[in-house]
Amino acid sequence: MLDDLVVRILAEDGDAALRHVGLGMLLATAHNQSREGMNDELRPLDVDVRGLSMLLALDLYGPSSQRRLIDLSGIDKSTMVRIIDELEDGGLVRRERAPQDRRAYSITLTPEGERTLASARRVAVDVGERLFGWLRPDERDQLVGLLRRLAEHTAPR
Amino acid sequence: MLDDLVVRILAEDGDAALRHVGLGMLLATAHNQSREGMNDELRPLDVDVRGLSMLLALDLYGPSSQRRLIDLSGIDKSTMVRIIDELEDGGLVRRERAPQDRRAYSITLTPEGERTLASARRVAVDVGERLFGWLRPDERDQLVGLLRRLAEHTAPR
DNA sequence: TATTGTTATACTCTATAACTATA
DNA sequence: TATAGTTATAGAGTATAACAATA
Repeated sequence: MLDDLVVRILAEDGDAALRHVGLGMLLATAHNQSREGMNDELRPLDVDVRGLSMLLALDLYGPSSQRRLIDLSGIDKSTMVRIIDELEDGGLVRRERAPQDRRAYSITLTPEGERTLASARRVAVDVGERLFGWLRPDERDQLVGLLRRLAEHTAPR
Repeated sequence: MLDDLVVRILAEDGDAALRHVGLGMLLATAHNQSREGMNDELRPLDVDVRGLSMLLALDLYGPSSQRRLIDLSGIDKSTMVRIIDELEDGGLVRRERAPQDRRAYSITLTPEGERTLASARRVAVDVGERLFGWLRPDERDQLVGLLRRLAEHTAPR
């Protein structure tokens, strides 16, 4: 159930300030709850959504330096160090020195990383069905389209 | 611009795991960027979106105990202490002991709190126009409707 | 000089648990 | 004994800046 305050704020549809604040509150609730729902189910696999997104990036783009993962994802470089540390500690990726540039690593999925990725994908399907599966396909496309444009329009100037 | 990784993930429309992860990434980006955009402009007024939401609650519901603000907003009680501390430090609210229950406060907007609320509402209108004003009214209604249902469906079980 | 990655540090947001004062 | 509020603490998540190794 939505909290009384946001319902009350959304009810004042004639007030532009409240419309904007209400939309922000809905974004916050939808985001926080869906991230928590996903992380809760991923926890037994010892990954979170950020770790999963890096496993996916390595699967989609192949072995990559941290610099490349940063460019692909927009994640801050010190945050990236910690994400890769956690994945390495869990045995899911290896840091190998890149032969052509000894400053850089080549981050590669280990066999266990591949297996964990496969499990995490199944978890993402199941949790995603619960979180988003009630949306009709056309509603989902609408939502993705609106959020995509929102993400572009809210980008820092 | 959206990062390459989320674009790539969203492009794999046939893959259920990637569809769900991609939607989560869009929610995160839209939420984080819009909150930052709003907080950046509210900063000169010495409030953030959470403080503003409490000023709005006090305006909409009248003087209230912290307990009531917690029930209205779903915010944790130790977090509420700090939000009210900040507002009180800024002279925007006063803690008065509730006459009928001396454990509780009656949090009231000060005249300066009313003035700051009026300014913050104007800021919210301006920033909201930039963040959300490009949405057609029917698209905005669609988005609010979808996010509302999303917030209900993603609520912790 | 510039770039890759690391570390130290700090700031935001949130939550838990132990505490006080009243009821 | 239960409730309103406080404090200490900790945990995510993120960002900044100084640094080492390499280009």
